[in-house]
Amino acid sequence: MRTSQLLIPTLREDPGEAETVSHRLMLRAGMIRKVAAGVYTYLPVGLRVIRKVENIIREEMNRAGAQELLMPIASPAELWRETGRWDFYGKELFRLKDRHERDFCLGPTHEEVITDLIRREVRSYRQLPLNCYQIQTKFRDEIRPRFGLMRGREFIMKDAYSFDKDEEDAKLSYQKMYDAYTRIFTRCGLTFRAVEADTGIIGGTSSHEFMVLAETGEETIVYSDEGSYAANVERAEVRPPTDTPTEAPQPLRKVPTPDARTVEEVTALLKTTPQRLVKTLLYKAPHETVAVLVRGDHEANEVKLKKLLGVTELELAGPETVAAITGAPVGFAGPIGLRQTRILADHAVKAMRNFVVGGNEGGTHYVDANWDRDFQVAQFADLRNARAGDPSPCGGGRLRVARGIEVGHVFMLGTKYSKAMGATFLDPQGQERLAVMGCYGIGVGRTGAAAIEQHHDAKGIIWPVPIAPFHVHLLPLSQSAQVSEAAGLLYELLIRSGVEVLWDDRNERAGVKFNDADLIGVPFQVVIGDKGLAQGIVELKQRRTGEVTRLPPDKLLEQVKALLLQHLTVS
RNA sequence: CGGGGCGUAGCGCAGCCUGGUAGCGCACCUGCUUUGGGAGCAGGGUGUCGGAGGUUCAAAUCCUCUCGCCCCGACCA
Repeated sequence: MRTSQLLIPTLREDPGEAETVSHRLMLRAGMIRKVAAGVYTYLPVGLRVIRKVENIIREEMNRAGAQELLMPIASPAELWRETGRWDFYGKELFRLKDRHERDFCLGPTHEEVITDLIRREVRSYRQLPLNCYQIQTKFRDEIRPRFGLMRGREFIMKDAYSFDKDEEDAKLSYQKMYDAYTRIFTRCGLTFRAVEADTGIIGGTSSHEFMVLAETGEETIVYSDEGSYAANVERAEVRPPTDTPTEAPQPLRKVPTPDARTVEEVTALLKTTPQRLVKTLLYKAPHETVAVLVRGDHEANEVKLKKLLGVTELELAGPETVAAITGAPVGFAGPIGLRQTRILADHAVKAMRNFVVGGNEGGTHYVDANWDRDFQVAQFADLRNARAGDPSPCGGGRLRVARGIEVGHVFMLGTKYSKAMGATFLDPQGQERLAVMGCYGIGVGRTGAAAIEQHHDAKGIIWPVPIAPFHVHLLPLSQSAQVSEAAGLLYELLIRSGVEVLWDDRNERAGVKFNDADLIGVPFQVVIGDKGLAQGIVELKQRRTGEVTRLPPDKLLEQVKALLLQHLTVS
């Protein structure tokens, strides 16, 4: 395609709105433009990348035996009420009413819609297993959309849903998807890792997230430095400490700690360490407020707490609640003397003796506090985030921490949706059984953005060949007859062989073309200049390495085909 | 939802404090020259200063409300 006829509005300067590399480069390369917060238009170059990713996904899903269909964006509230998610999904669900005041939503995911279809159409075990997928625009009214395509309110997602006759078959379906995902992200040129994950609002029994490793990732993952264990920190299990306290209990003392609210302030004032302090966090769940005790240097894990409490909504108590329950301002809450509040404690607290806690009185803490003697803990549990250096739950090695971008998530759903919606079939004995489900998502735009996070330099994007918007960027450096003619001939030759070529036929200076080409990041640049032509050569430059091959025009096609073969071959 | 910030030409920004002619760079249009890493000269301003209301002789500037966007926080005890 010719640059002069394409809408590729590249930006010379960094747009003010963009912070992360991928967001900035997508805007600068003229791939996307914002329409509203978290809502974008895909311009031709951006769309080509989206389509490349989609096609890789499509090929691998089909290869894995899944079949494509397309569900509507809008769906009626009734379906969502059947599973309870109309209320459960909360503010993230985009809701609307039709002219008859009937409730609808814009699909954030499609378990309800697909399950409704399957319960109507599948009656016999002979029709299973079944795996249907779609590539469709999704809507989630995110608290805080950000980073361009990374976290949008409208985004393109591939979602697949498997239906099996039993758990055993469901596991096979799950494994097929897991393997397909591995192939997909490998083909997209990404460095990634599958990690154990929390199932969140989707629910189900277990799940894995596919994380692209990147500093800018919004997720924190931990992995064993020896074993194969890897998990999202939301889920990563922390083993209870094996050591038991040996210190002799000291008498409890109340000490004044004016203006010392934070762990840092209190430990500094009392000349102790965070390891000898216990934080008391008050959390508001729908029907109760609980106190959660964690060691001063640990972080509470709200996902684990939600699971323990069996709730989906949880928030840290505000100053009013803290004052009402503890009788003290924020910063002085403690477990001693707390009434009518269930006290939960992280395992680490069990191994502590003679620690510091808040005094439930402004400007006061207790020192040499001990559980059981000074206050009762209703339950000890794993309630903190794993962190670097913790022993790996798999038994071998210690944990390390990395940041990741969640590009895919596979779930074993079990019968959560089939049960709620009555998706049943008859087994060979004529018994009615619930379909066992799985669901599998990939963020298409996010995958493209993640690729940029991993593949760029100071000048711009460096596309992995399989998802590059074009294979070759043809750069004639002058408007001379020889150069124009050579460019035209090469263009025809290449596209006739199926090579995807972006031909910069603009009357721009060489520098402008080079800079735009580096910015857009097409993997192979073909430079045609008067000087080169005089010597009978054109240049083939690799965007990634900067390596330049000078060769006669009639050898170019062969060379390009060899390079493409090398980069596009599917193992 | 809380805190902070921003909204002035297509983009990036200055002007606002201390009210009085709306500016700079890039981009864009015309002409000439130029053409291997974001050209030079000459000419051209393309703007409801996010919106509404108010104060004032006079508002981009001060006040009130409102909308939009960005960042941080929601790990704090």
